[in-house]
Amino acid sequence: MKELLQHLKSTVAISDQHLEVVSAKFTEQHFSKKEHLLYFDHYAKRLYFTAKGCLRTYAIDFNGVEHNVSFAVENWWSGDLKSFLNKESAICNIQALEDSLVFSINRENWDCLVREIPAFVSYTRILFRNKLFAQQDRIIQNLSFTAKERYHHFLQEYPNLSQRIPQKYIASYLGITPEFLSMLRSRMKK
Amino acid sequence: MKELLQHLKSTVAISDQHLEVVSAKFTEQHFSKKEHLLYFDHYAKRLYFTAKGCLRTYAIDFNGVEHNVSFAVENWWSGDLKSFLNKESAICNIQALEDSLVFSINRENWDCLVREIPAFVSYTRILFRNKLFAQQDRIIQNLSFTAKERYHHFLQEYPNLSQRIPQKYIASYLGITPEFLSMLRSRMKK
DNA sequence: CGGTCTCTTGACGGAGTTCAAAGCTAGTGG
DNA sequence: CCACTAGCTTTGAACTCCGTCAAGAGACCG
Repeated sequence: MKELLQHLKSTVAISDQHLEVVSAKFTEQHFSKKEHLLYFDHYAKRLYFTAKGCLRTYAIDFNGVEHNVSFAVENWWSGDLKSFLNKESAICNIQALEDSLVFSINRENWDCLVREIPAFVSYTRILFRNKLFAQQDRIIQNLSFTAKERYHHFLQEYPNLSQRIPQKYIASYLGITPEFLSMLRSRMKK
Repeated sequence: MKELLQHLKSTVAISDQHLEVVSAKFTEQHFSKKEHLLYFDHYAKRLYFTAKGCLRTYAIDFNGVEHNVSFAVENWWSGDLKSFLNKESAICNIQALEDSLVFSINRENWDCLVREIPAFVSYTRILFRNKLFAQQDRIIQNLSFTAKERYHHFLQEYPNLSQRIPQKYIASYLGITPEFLSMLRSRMKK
């Protein structure tokens, strides 16, 4: 659990006592490559903090095509927030792209931490805000940049990730086909 | 100020006393068509609640091209949140598209309400969450839908707005050129 | 090894852009 | 209230970016 507690400590001021309370509310889980943590249309019962490995969050459109919304590598959160917080059915799927070590929390324990640990509330507020800012940036970038520019930006945003996961997921994240990403990459070498 | 207070009351439970406190912290402002409320690279000193009229938030890319990030019609908020909350320079511009009546708040008064009115904190948390959910949806839609589908979705998301503002701003919001939107529209009539 | 999954390559097609010109509309000043 | 202008929309032709389809080449399992 040290990765999660470390992330908390580096984000907000929190006592060791409270860290233990937080720690007790999370569950350690292991997922193997290709295993799903959440399926579309199910209820998102848990949120996930990735300690080791890599998860992807993706949606499926009306034509059955998958679209990668985000990746979660070490020290990133995943989860369908809307489903988790509003108890609606999920619009996203979450899948492990590598064998992964994850700390997860259910809604009951989440509410308990929110009630009892003020520092946890601050932590989640900062998380949500940063996510809001990041999404704002991404919307602007999708409007402003070409596929090639978005790919370069991705390489900086997720360093080394391109060597860890299949490229087709990166293409999907960028909003292009795997074939076109392949062509971009071969053109870049020259 | 009644539009803002009404919006608060319809979102959270709040006493009339507290409503008065909130009311006292906001400033009524009028902006005429084409007037700017915020410029890129300046500090976003205020957030804006649109009571009448329409605002647009847009970014400018490295080629000098404008990209519409969002519109704010009646009962919608505008503002560069990241700039406002983190006291950074703004990445967006905000401009009135019609003569508009706006209630705005500066950072000092914002912090005051956050400290003293718990219902206001709840209100902002709901606002931010809904914005988070909406942005998530928009990212998925931009990945999943064609320009034509995004335009149809826009017409539902912002009913009647297409009759109020120049189409070139809608095209920019959709991530296409005004010429192509014009072609889409003429093809739709047949 | 054999089969599945992934990446590459190329030909073709369609979606969307660019540029230019002309028609419309709305605001502005006389 | 009209005339003029500036900005907005439409149209069309040529072009670019990117998708689709199909085939083959690696790469990674069991």
